[in-house]
Amino acid sequence: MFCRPGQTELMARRRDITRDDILDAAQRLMQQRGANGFSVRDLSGEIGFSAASLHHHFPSRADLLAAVLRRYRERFNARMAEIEAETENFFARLERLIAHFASVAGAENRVCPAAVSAVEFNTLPEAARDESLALWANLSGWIFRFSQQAKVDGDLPGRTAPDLAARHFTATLQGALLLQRMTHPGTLLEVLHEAVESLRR
Amino acid sequence: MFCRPGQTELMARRRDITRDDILDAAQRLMQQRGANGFSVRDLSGEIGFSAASLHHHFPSRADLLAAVLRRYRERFNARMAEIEAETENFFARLERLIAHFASVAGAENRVCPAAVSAVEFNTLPEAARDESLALWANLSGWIFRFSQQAKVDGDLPGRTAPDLAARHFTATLQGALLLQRMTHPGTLLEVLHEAVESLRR
DNA sequence: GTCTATAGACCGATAGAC
DNA sequence: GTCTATCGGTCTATAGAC
Repeated sequence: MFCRPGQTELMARRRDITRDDILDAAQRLMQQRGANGFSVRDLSGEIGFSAASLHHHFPSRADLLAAVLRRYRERFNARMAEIEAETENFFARLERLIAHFASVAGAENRVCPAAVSAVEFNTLPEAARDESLALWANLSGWIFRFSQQAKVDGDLPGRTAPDLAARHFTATLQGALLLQRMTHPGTLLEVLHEAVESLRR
Repeated sequence: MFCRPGQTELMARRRDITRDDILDAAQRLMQQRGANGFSVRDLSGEIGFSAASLHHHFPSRADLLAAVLRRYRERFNARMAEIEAETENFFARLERLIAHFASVAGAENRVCPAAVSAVEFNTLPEAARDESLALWANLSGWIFRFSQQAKVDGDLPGRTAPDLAARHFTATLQGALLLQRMTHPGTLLEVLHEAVESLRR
């Protein structure tokens, strides 16, 4: 046996399937098909796994869905904190935020897990609902935080309330990801840049 | 037997369940739980029906989903045509469009079937996918039509392209319905009125 | 046109071998 | 830690009585 225990660190062998590998596939399926649009068997098949093995990593489907949302939210928060540290200008921050969501959509017009969890909210297990609410709070929270700073810096016009501007931009962001899937690939960036322009005036 | 055939027109009896009754319940379930979030049995139970009876009205689940989207789209188109006939002013039209979607959301923060069908697009049967694409085309099409007229009338600022303004508003509209579900009830109107204000400047 | 009963497939989850 | 096999439940859809 070439791959028996004890030699694993030394052998050139097939990389183990990690928790993150599973979450990668699960998140992609959630973004492409919705949380109720794939089964544990579908996910296992994508990874090249048995359904039983998947249950070893995530005891129940509910745990898996909550974990996908939690990791997505934590990565989003980490990226927003980076952006806040990288640049001080409101519009430069928005450009990076837009680039982040362009990569969320990818080449396959994936939608945001936030939109998925909102549409299917009433069918989600409780832990996933809690994560979904936290995700939306963090999403609009960061945009509000940037808008508030912009107000202080004079980058947001006098009549524009930061809170309202943030919720407007959050809604446009999620809607633009849906719209792009249903129209053509350039829509996401075109609409979001228009949204930014409308914040300048 | 009081309700046997032949007396139905004369008897004061329990109203028959119509195709529209079924579509009403199916649309509400779709808006509240997503297209993959309810079964034929769930729907039958809501109506007080057996699943077999439902299959008599809609041969397959795929037919049902397509019919829900078709009726929703036709009603939307009819309402937009009314609005176009009722008023000539761009902002008056937008106010009525907003009122229409406030009633789509209702008191339970239902989302638009357009958003549902976008999120779950890759799992929909083909006829429902066709209807979904048509719905999004009609949705942004009417807003574009209103914007174009506004441009002619001088109600849209010189630098604002009607096509881009329409897609921006369409995205905000769908996103605001999601955001309202995840935050608080006033959000939909606040965000959409802010979106209208941003079109004035 | 509505019902009960059920076919046949798929679901999430578990047992137990290796 | 991964597998095969399988449990009990639910799914869409159909058969056939009334």
